[in-house]
Amino acid sequence: MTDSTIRRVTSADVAKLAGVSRATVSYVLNDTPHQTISAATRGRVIDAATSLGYAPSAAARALRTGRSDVVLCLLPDWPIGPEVGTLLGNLSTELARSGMTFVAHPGSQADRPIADLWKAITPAAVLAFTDFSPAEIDAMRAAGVALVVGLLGRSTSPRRELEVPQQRVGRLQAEHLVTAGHTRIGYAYPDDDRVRIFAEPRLEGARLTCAARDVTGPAVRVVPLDAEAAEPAVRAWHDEGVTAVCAYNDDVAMAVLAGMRRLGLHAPADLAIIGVDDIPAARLAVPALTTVTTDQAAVAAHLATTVLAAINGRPIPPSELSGIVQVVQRESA
Amino acid sequence: MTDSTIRRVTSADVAKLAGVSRATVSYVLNDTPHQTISAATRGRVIDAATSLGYAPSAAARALRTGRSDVVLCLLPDWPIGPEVGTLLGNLSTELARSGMTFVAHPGSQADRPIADLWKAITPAAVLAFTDFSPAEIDAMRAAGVALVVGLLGRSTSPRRELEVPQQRVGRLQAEHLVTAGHTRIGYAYPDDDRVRIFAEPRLEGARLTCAARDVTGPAVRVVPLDAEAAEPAVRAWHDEGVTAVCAYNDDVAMAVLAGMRRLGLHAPADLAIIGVDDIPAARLAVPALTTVTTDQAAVAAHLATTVLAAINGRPIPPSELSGIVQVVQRESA
DNA sequence: AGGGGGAGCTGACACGTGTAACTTGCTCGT
DNA sequence: ACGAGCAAGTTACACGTGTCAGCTCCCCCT
Repeated sequence: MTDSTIRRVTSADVAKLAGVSRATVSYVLNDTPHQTISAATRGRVIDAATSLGYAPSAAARALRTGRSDVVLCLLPDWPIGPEVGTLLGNLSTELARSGMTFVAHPGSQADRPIADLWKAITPAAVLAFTDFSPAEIDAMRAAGVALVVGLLGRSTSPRRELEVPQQRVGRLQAEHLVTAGHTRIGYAYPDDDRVRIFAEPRLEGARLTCAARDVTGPAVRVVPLDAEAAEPAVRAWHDEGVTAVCAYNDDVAMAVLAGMRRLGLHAPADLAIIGVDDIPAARLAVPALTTVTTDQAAVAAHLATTVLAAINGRPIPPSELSGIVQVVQRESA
Repeated sequence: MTDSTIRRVTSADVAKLAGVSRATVSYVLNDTPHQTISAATRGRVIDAATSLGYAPSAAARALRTGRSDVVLCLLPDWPIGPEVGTLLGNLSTELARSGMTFVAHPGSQADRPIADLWKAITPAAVLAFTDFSPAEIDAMRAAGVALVVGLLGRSTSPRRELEVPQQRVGRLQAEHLVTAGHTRIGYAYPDDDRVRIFAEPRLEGARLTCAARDVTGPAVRVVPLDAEAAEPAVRAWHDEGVTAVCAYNDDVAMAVLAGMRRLGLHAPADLAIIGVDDIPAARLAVPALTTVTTDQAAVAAHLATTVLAAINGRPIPPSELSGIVQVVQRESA
């Protein structure tokens, strides 16, 4: 028995095996510029490293550099859907291409103060869906976080990179309905308070378009995800002459459809309805649901360049929004 | 201008302000056992730490301890739905209660070798939905990862903690249909290869129950998420006398419903159908979809205790499965 | 009276890495 | 012939923390 406890392979081990100094190993493996290493030595080091299965210690590297290559995303405390899921996936891929590592922390700032989080990881940047207090931002800056991006919310200090796209979603919904000739618009608001940060900018977008196109509305009503509970809202819209409704998302839109069915109403004849997200169920619904999709890959690419620019001290590029959000026309509107 | 570059607050700063040694600061802030610190000193240290806003460097701590308190979860490369989302959220909360920090890395092992991942973070444990190769596991162990848990997959070396629950899902679906009197069962398999790791154990569960209850089936057919494309599968089942179908999940189940509608068939009279997940659209469908839910909180609790036990060197407790998976009966079966 | 021992604290080292500063040959221009 | 200059490395320090060993009192027991 040589050694009961397994030991980490360090760069010193690699150095010893390759017959060079530890510094040389570091220079070789990091491709440090302005350092001249002979091809022979370089080869020996690389061979030694691979044969030992050497992986540098993230902790030591982060300690020395003062900066890790981790980008942390704080998720909101409601269960994320496939859309946010793909966004995160794309963002991860995009950042990986530049050597960054993307991780997400799910939910519940409540039960764990987020302070502990950038204490536990030392991220190069932090993205968050929710608001940050100025004090929190200062604390994170002091801890060495290069960039803090708020995606949505009330505060202005961190840029709200997702605010405008979300507004565009609402505008596009309303545009579509108004262009189809509707003059009284409704808005189906979600029953879950936790998604307010998404719902508010979308509603605001619809509101702006209604004002700009000079139609009445939007008449906002909360629509629970239940056929029976959705019925009163649908009846109220119908009674007050609303002929088309923007829904917060496809689930809410399908609740509106379910409520209509109970009342014997048909879409789009009696009431047109447009959702958001294009979930699989949307195209399977009766009638097939007209909806709005977001090009998550493009959004991810923009967020990635924003993060990378901030980390490298370059100016943050302006958002390129055209074409990111699009209507998928089916039958319901 | 005192200092252009902001400096980290270290424990040395706290020590200086409190008028004690750095070791004392460490002892106080970590509540180190078998160390006696006077109440007065303890107070001074804590005051100094809070007034300076001291947050220990995760990197340095991880370097020294050789172990971070981060639990890393490698997500599969398909967009995760709300169910997995809640599972992750619950797991995060559960682990946070014990001082662990949970983070998830979305998708695409392809574009980034996972090696880089536990190189970038130094997790105490790694959970993964996908398979690990033995070589990868060895490498991670060598890098100081205490526990490697494979949730699903073919390999046997890491425990597949989610395998059995997923099988139970399939069994429960089939049980429900058989108990309702059906004797020819079909299985609606997803069109997306990426979800195979979930689909296989569910199908296996259905298969086991069919064998045990001595009914013919399951007759497996791939059902795309499109009404027209789903039609042939439905017709084939109907022609061969299948009267009930287990679907991989609610989306696939709704595709089956859509296919039936095109053929003028009605559920459950002509063909009973049962889904999985209880997504919001399930209760809004016509007919309302019977489905199977998983108690994600219970699963998360079990995973959390498993992880904590392994980290602390305690034996891993057996899975407590009873009641974790349940049928939600509606109209479609 | 004397020393054993515990309370309360400090000094010093190790963790593994990146990198600035320094050394040693060797070539090459004049 | 002789230093300038460059290729090819090495030595040494710093990053911030946890913790072991040790140090100084002072109390208390016999």
